[in-house]
Amino acid sequence: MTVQDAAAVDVRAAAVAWEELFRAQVAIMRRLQRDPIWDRVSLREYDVLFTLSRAPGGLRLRDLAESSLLSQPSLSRMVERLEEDGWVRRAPAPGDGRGVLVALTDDGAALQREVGRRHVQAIAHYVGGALDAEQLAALTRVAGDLRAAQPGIADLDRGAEGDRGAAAP
Amino acid sequence: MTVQDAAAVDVRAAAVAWEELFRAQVAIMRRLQRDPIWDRVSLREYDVLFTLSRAPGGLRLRDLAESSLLSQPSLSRMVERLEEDGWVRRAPAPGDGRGVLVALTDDGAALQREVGRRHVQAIAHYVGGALDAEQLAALTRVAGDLRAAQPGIADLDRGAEGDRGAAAP
DNA sequence: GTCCGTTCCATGCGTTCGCATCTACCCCCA
DNA sequence: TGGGGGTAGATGCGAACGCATGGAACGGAC
Repeated sequence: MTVQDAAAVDVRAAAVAWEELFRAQVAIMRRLQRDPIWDRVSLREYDVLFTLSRAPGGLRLRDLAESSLLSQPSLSRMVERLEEDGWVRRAPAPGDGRGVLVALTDDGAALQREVGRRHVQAIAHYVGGALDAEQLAALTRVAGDLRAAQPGIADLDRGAEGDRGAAAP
Repeated sequence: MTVQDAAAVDVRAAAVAWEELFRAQVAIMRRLQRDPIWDRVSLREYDVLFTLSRAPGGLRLRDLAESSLLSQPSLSRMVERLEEDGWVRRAPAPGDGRGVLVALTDDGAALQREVGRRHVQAIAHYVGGALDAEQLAALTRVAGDLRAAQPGIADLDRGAEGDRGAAAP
């Protein structure tokens, strides 16, 4: 086997792995979407509420955007809608006149818990029902490794071709 | 450990695994989106072209919808746009006056190959660069199992609470 | 042949998205 | 202290989405 062949195998293996990961995610997501629990907030909105539920003091809009699936403008408008619906509260960020601090209201926290509980049940149904404990652990591990190996979003703009794993100076 | 505790652990393990899978997929997808190759077709459009590239005789719109990320109306309009751009051809389905058969044009097939080649390189970079061969194989296997265990989309509407794994009568 | 329920795709409509851009504010250095 | 580059979030705008629905074609019952 030549060096080129070996590289081609690696490329192919990565592409196949990604396609499986992608399709599995789509398949599960479609089923989760069918759940009738998304009448008050959409799944994407829930994802924001969930992230906020882990940050008791609230989060800067900018930090929220980083862990969100949305672009910054879309998130800005989604937070606006969530505030109108009473799930979220916006306040000026302490110490930074530009910033906005977003936090759950009591209603928002209650909604997140209620929806979250049912959502987890659905996940257990579709994911837990398909994989045993060992497979779940393997999936958790490898997906975690995959995500951990990605460069920070800030590093993306200045060259994705740089060395991965190179320690910061 | 009680039976309830064991069940709770399972639910939690499934939820954690799903979250890792989901976040890894989002992280990778965001990076793939940054690739400058999406100026002629979007990633979602490419996904449709890719599916068509594996079906030499073309596909019914309904079959395309099943493997797509989009709703049927959205796919219908996307195919309309792809046809306007010359990547795809629509024809009446033989033997079914309601159906539409979608197939790649020569230009569409060429575009799919060209974009696909570059896309695979990006995947190799972000996925292959993060996981070794063994991890890639593990990911492929478990993601494949996860997807294979999902009920067909047609089965979804008549009760997701039914027994999993029950053989069809 | 006719009827009736189902399937397939297209279309009207309101919502949400991303891109580009704008304003306000922060920070640093001369 | 005042200017200039950089960052945080909001907004105008066109594109694309999903839901609900419409019209045509299929297929089995009678």
